[in-house]
Amino acid sequence: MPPKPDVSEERRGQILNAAAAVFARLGVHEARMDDIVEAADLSKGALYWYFKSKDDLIAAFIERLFVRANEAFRELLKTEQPFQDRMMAISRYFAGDIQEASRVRGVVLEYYALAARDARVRDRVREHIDTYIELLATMISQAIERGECRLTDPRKTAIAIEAMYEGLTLLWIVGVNAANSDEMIDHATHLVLDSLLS
Amino acid sequence: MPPKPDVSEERRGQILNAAAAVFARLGVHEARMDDIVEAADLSKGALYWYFKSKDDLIAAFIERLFVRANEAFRELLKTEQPFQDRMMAISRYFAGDIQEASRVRGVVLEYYALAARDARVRDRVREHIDTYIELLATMISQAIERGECRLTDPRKTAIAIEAMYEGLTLLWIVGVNAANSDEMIDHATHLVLDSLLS
DNA sequence: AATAATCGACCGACCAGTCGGTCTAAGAGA
DNA sequence: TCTCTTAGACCGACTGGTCGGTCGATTATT
Repeated sequence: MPPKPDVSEERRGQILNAAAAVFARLGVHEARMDDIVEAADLSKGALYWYFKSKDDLIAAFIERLFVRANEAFRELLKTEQPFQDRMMAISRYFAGDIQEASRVRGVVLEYYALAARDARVRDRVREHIDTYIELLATMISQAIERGECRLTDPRKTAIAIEAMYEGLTLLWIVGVNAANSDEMIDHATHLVLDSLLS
Repeated sequence: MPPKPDVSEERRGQILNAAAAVFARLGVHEARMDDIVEAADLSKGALYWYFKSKDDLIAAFIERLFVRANEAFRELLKTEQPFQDRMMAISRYFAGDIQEASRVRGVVLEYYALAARDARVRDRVREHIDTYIELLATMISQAIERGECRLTDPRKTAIAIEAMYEGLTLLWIVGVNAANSDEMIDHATHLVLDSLLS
């Protein structure tokens, strides 16, 4: 029991990485299980040993994305700093995120579209996004207490901000010119910040 | 030439309406051409007489959505009124739009996801969204000239606003609680409005 | 020997799109 | 007025390729 290499977590990661590459290239729908098998340098049998269906694989893939992003976001808010600086940090985090995760973003959109129809997927996605929103709302609450932010409904404001960043990502994916530039994202952040600072 | 009933436009509309119903129920991907055929009360041959492929049908369907929404939006901005009132009118337009077009929204998301991968689709989508943005930017420019709005980059601000509404729709689709309520949308609108009013 | 992990040929459900054919109505000619 | 022709509109059984998933065989590990 102790000296078990336990290759299974490594394999799952390997397969998920392969899936990420294939999804980025073809999208979830166009991606064939055989493509992923090939990219993972494994066999179909091995893949189905670790994931019981394509849907299962997709869910695990998205789950990993969300978990990683949430961790990064939480890390970002750990340090003690004034409200305005935090907002700007978030702004820059999103800017980086948008550029880097570029390819994978289409997959997330596909998953959102799926969430529109499938209640189980929807619940899972909502849960993760709500985590973001809660984080933002808490931050705003604190800022209000400290008098750094004018009095406002923290949750509603958090939703509006989250919506703006999600929307910016969406517009960028869809090709709206300059929607992804640093200046654009800073501009958007300042737009709400000007309103919120007391 | 004159006494031709020319049933073809009517048929296309009939098919597109059927597609709207089926897409709303099953999503673009799960929708079978046979489902649409049945909903349209026509035959497969007839459908393929008017649309050369499933992709062609989807494109036509989305095109119609965008054209209609753009018309409604343009209409909305026709009347002469102060900046703040216009923004609130837009706010309410979106609120209504979100509630009403609810079912179809998932389809649009699916199309956005497709745009992430297909350059031709992307160009088409961008064109339509840019129209919204231009409309907003023009409105903001005028407001600045009239001194109703503080000095700011109209296009960037327009993009941020458009992003916020798109994002709000997305969050609602994904099931974030209260993202679709009138108060939420008004709150979001006021968030940027407070910043913009001079 | 037993179990975990891996392999890949194969199955069969599924569905976009085809195709040979029918029906109707509008001209054309007688 | 009555055929005949033509073509646009429409029908629906059928096909051919595709791909998620299976399974019996094989290898590695304990």
